[in-house]
Amino acid sequence: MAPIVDPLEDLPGYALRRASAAIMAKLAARLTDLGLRPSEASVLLIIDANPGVTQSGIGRLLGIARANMAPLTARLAGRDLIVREAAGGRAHGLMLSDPGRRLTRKARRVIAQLEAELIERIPAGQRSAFLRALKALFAGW
Amino acid sequence: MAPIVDPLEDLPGYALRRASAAIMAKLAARLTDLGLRPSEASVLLIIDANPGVTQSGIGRLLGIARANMAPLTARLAGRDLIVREAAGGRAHGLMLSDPGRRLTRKARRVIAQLEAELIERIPAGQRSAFLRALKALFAGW
DNA sequence: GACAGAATGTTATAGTATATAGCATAGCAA
DNA sequence: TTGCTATGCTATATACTATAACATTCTGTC
Repeated sequence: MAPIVDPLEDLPGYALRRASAAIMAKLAARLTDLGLRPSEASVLLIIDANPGVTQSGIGRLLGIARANMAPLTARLAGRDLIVREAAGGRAHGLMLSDPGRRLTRKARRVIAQLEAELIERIPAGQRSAFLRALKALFAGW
Repeated sequence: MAPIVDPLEDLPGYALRRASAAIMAKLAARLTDLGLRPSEASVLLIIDANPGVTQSGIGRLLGIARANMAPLTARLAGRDLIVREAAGGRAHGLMLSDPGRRLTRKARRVIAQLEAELIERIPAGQRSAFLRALKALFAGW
């Protein structure tokens, strides 16, 4: 029978989508062992690097809407991974608890391992250009 | 106040996710004018290039599970964009109807326009390497 | 000080994509 | 004939995202 023709094969936008889906599926699978979703892990990393940051601030950085940050941080707080302290206005300053710090360390290792496997697939001479190109694609849109 | 530090900034996997999300949001917004979702548009393009292809064949090509192809093709058939013909076994050979062909042409133009805007953001000398790198990231996982 | 506007957090709801499990049907091979 | 495989379909669950609406608190201006 005739092989199937793929008209999307050479579209960078489509390749971008497939590549992202593949990486995210792998990340989600590995984070499941820690009881974390990808979005939760990224929030933990942001809080670790910015103690006292507010939900809205995290949302702006990660491109997550305020409305979606609420249940996310509620889950993390419910598991005692983060603590909230009043920070002026209605804002809560978010900080990691001790168990939160330990889990964040593990999550960071999982992420670093996956990123390393990803980078291995890009020729060494093209890695910085590749990252620059990706950043250019979501900056300003 | 101290600027927020972004520990994810230089991770290609994270940049990949953000870039993909940005492009997909833009694509979804433009396809809404045609009453199509991204996945529906890609299915129409596959059928157009492979008349008589089965649902399962499309799913394998696009990475969509059989179970999710069923409601997708049902919607397209319900709008009389595709017709199904018996093709041995339980398989349906899918073909575009005349209105389906017209809509597919429009969808192709929308996609081509977006891809062109995307490519503009990549330096000309890096475009083929960029596409190759993306393909390497989802091949074999 | 009073008031309008902006920012924050929250709830509720919906839409899109994806995954798994299970089932029925049809073809194929031993 | 029997068993295996492929296909199509349904149901269900999970992530992520999007919008709308609301209350609360701060800020800037008069």
